[in-house]
Amino acid sequence: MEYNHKEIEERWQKFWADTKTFTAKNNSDSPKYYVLDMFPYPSGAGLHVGHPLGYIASDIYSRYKRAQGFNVLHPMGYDSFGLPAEQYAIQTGQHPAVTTEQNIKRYREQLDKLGFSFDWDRQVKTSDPSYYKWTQWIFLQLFNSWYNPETDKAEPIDSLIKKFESERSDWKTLSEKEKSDVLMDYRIAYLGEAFVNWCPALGTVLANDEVKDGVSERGGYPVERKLMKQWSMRITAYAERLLTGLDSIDWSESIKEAQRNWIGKSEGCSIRFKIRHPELVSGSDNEMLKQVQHDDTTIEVFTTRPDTLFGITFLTLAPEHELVSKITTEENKQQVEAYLNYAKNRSERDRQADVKKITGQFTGAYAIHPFTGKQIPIWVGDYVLAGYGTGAVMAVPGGDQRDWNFAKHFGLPIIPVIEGSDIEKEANESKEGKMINSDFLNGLQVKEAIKKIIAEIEKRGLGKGKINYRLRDAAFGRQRYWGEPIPIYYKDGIPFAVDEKDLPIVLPEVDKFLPTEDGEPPLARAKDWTYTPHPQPFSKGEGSREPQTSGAVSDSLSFGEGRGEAKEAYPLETTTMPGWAGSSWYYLRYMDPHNEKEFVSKAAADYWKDVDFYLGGSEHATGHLLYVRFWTKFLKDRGFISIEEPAKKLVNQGMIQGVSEFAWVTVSKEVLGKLLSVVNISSDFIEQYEGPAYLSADLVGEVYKIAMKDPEVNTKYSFLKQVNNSTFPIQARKQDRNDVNDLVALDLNVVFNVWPDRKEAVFISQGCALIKNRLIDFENGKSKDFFSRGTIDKMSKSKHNVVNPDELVEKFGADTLRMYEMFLGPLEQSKPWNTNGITGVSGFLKKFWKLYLNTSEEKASAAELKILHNTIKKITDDIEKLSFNTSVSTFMICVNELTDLKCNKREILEPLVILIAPFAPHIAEELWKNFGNNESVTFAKWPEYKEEYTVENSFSYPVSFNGKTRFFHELDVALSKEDVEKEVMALEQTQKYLEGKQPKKVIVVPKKIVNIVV
RNA sequence: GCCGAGGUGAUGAAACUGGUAAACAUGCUUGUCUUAGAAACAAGAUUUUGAGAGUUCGAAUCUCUCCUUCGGCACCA
Repeated sequence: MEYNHKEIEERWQKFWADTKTFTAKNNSDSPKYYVLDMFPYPSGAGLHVGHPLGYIASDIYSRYKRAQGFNVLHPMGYDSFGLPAEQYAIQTGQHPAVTTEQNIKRYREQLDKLGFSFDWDRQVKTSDPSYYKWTQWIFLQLFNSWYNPETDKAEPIDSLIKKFESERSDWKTLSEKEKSDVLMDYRIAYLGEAFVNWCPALGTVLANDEVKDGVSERGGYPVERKLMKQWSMRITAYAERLLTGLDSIDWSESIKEAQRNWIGKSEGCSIRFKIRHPELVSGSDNEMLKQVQHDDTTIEVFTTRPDTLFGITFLTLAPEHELVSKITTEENKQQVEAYLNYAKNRSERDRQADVKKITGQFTGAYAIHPFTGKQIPIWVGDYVLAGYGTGAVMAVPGGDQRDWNFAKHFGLPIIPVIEGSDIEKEANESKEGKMINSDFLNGLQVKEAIKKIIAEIEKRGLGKGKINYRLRDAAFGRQRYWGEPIPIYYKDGIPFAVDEKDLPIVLPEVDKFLPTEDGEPPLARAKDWTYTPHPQPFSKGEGSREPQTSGAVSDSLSFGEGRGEAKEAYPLETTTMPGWAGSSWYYLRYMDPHNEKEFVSKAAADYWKDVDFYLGGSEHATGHLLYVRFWTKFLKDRGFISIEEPAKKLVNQGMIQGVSEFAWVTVSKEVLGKLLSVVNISSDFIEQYEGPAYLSADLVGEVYKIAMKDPEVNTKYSFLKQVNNSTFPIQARKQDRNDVNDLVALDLNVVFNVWPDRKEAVFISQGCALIKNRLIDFENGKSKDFFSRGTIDKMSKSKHNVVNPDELVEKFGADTLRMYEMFLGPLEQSKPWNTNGITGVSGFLKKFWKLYLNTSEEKASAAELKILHNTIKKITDDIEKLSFNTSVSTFMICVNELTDLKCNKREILEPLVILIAPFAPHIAEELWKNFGNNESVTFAKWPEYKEEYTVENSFSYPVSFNGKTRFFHELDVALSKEDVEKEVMALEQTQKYLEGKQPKKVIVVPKKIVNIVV
C-alpha cells in the first residue's frame, strides 16, 4: 500500500475537527501548559511558507507536552484591525470588515491544511465587537487609573481625588474643567498635548515603534513632528518595572537588549541655571551671582556627566523649548525666529539624514554658571531634542563630541576638564581620568567627581541626582477608521468615560474611509456619532467625589447627570485605537474567550496564569512585546490578574526569506555608454535611451571586472545600482534556481505581464538590447538571454517572490512540509527558502511508511531496542531544546537503521509512532490506528527512555598521535585507564606510528579517545 | 558610534561539559530498473571550521586582536 498523504491528511484533519481533539479544559487535575503563537494579521496575500515556521514549532511543542500529560492551551486568532485592510478599503470602497473576513477565511483554510492542534473554539478576532468590548473596557480602567509613585503601582483615580481633597486646599474651588485638566496629568490613558509622529500620507499619528528612520514602518511614508492633542498611554510610569522585569523572564538576549535600549535608562543629575538679568550688561562675577537672584527664570538641564560642570562654555536649547522666545534678546530676535522656522519645517527624516549638518543660533541671552558666576551664552540648536530630558543641555565641548562639533562650528571656547584631553582634535568622552580646570574637583577621578559634584549640587539646592528614561509615552489615538473606537465622549469640552454598561461602542458606518474635508478622522463622518449618558441614580449630585462602590469602575468624574436630568447626546471621540491595543491582552482572552461578563474570569486567569512558551517574530521587540508587558503589569496592579509578566519564555523564530530575481540598473547615460564600450557592445542605441536601463547579470560581471581596472569607470561604477525596483517576479524564471548566486535567464514577456510599466524600460544583454519592447540585435553572436542574479530578500507579495505552502502540501503533504520546515536549520535562525531539499524529507516519510507495511508481534532484538531507545532519548532532548532540525535527522537515522535491519516489530514501531506524532501527526494517527488503537495518538503516553538498552560494553577508541587520529581500536569500556594504555601500546599499529620513538605521554579519556604524545 | 546574534563542504546544516570535524539531507557523478522521464534502489567523490595569535596532550568549541555578515538602537546630553 502506497503512502497516500492526501487521503490520510484529509481523514485526520476531519477527525480532529469532529471530535474536538485539542480542546483545552479550564479545570483539570493535570498541570497546565500554555503555548502561544503571535497571532497573525490576516493580509490579503495569504500565508507563505515563512508564516507556518513558528506555528509548526509551537505545534510540535504543544503535542509533545500533551503526550507528557499536560493540559495544553494552544489557541489561535487574528489581529484583524489594521492599516492594510483600511488602505484597501480606501482604494476599492470595500468595507474592511468584509475583506478582513475573507482573508481570515483564507488563512483558516491554509492553517487547517497544515494539521495544527489549535483549540479553535477559543479563536479571537480583535476586530470583533465581542472582543473589542473588552479592549475598550481595559481602556476605561487605564483612563480611570493613575500611577501612585508611593505605592509604585497603578490605583483607581478616586484615590488621587481623595488625596487632592485632603491635601490641596484649592481643590474644592476648582471648576469641573480645571479638575479634569489636573487629573488628566495623572491618568494612565490620557489626553495630552505632545509632539507626535504625524504621517500626512497615512493621515494619522504613529507611535515611536511604528516609525523607522523617519518614515512609517508600514508604507515607508515620511513622518513629521507635530504638536497635537492626542490620546496617550503613560507607559513611562512603568519604565523602571519594565526594565527590571526583564531579569525575571527567559526571553532572548537580543529582545531584552532591544527593550533595554528602548527604555534607555540613564543616571545623572538635573541642574538649574539662572538667567542673567537682561538689564545688567556687565559686572564682576560676584555681582552677577547676586544680581541673578532676583530673576526667577531658570533653565533646567539634565546631564549624565555633572563632573564636567566646570567645562561648560554655553547652553543649548532645543528649538521647541518654551523659554527660547522668552529669553531671546531684541537684537537677536529676527535671526532666532528665522532659525526656529527653519528647524520647524525640517522633517524628521531630513534632520536625521544629515545629522552632521550643524545648525544653531545665539539667543543673545546668558545664563550664569552656578559655581563660578561666569556668563554662559545660551544658544538654540536642533541637535538638542525637545523630547528628551528637559530639552536643554549644558554644553561641555571638552567632554562631549556633539557639543564639541557645535563649538567648533560656531567658534565657541572649549575647556578640557580631564587630564590628557586633546581638545584640538576631539572631545574626550572617556569616563576615566583625572579632573582638571575644575576647582574643587581637580585631581579626582571621574567617578569620584560625579559623586562629589552631585552632593554639592544638592547641598546648594541647584538640582539633584536624577534618573532619566528615553522611553516616551505611547501615542494611542489614530486618525483612522479600522480600529477600536475610544470610549470617550465630550461634554463642554471635557472628556468623560462612556459607561461600562454601554460597551462596546461599535464602529459606525461611514460613507468613505477618509478624513473629512476639515481634516477630522473618518469617524467624524458617521451620523449620530454621539453618546447619551445614563442618568446616575446613585449620584449624589454636583461635586460628589465618593468612589463608586459597585466594583465596576465607572467614571468618577461624570457627575452632573443627576437623577431625572434630561437625556442629551454628546459627541464621541473620533480617533480609534492603534493596532497594538487588541494584541496587548489577547493572551488573556484565550483563557476565557466566551465570557460576556468579564474580560477574563478570575478562575480562568488563576488557572492558566501566564504563557509558558511564546513564539513569534523579533520584529515586535519594542512594540507589541513592550506594550503587552505594560498592560499586564497594569492589570495586575488593579487586581484583575495575578501575574507581573505575560510570558515566561519567549523564542523568536527566524524569518524565512525569499530569493528575488534581480538585475542592475544604471541611471546615467554617460555611465551606460562607458560601460558598454568597455565590453565592446555597440552603444549606438544609447541616443534613444532614457533611464532606467537594466543590465543582464552576466554582462555586469564582465563589466565589473574590466571596470575595476579603469579608474574613471571605477569611480562611476557606483552609478550602477541595486534599487528597489530592480527585482523581477520569480515566475519569469526560465529554469529553476539551485543556488542564490546562480544566473537565471528570465522570460521578459512574463515580466511585462506582471509589471506592464517595465515595457518602457531598456534591457541590455550580451547579444541584444530591448528598448521599449523594440529589439536591437548586436549581431555579435553572443547570448540574447537576459539573466538575473538571485538576492536574498524579504518574502512578500509585493516582491513577487512568494512560495505558497498550499502547492507544497498538495504535492508532498502537510507532514512532509512540517518536517521540512523544521529540517531547514535552527528555529531562531533566518534562512532563505529553497524548496529543493524537500524531496529528502518526502522520501524519508515514504521509507518510514514502508516499515509499517507488514508488522509483526515478534520480540525485538537488542540492536533494535538500542536504536529505539537512542532515538527516544535524542528526540526528547531535542524537543526540550527546541532543536527540531536535529530531531528530524534523528528520525532519518533511526529509519535508515531499522530499514537496514528489516525491522517490522510492533514493540519498536509503535513507540516510534508516538515519537513522530508531534512532527508528522497525520501519518502517525494513521499508523497508530492500524495498530488497532481507537484513541487519537495525541494522548498516547510519551515513551520512556531506558538506559539499559543503550549501554555499550565496548568502545572503538580513536588512537591519535599528537592529536591526529590514525586508527581505531575496540576495547571493553570497563577497562581502567592503565589497562587501555597497556592494550593500545601493545598494538602493532601503535609501534608502527611511533616509528621507534618513545612516547612522552599517553592520554586516555575513557569512552572518548587515546592520544599518544611523541 | 553603541548593543545583540552569527561566520564550518557546491548548498541547508551537525558536532552535549574542549576528545574521530562535516552526522542527516540537497546537489553532483556512475550504475540497476524503465520505451522514456519521474520515482525507487545501489555505489561514489569533494572540504579542514573568516584571519592571526595564545592556553592545552588535544580547540569549530576557551582567551585576545582583527576582518566580515545580519539584526536592533542611535544627535538621548
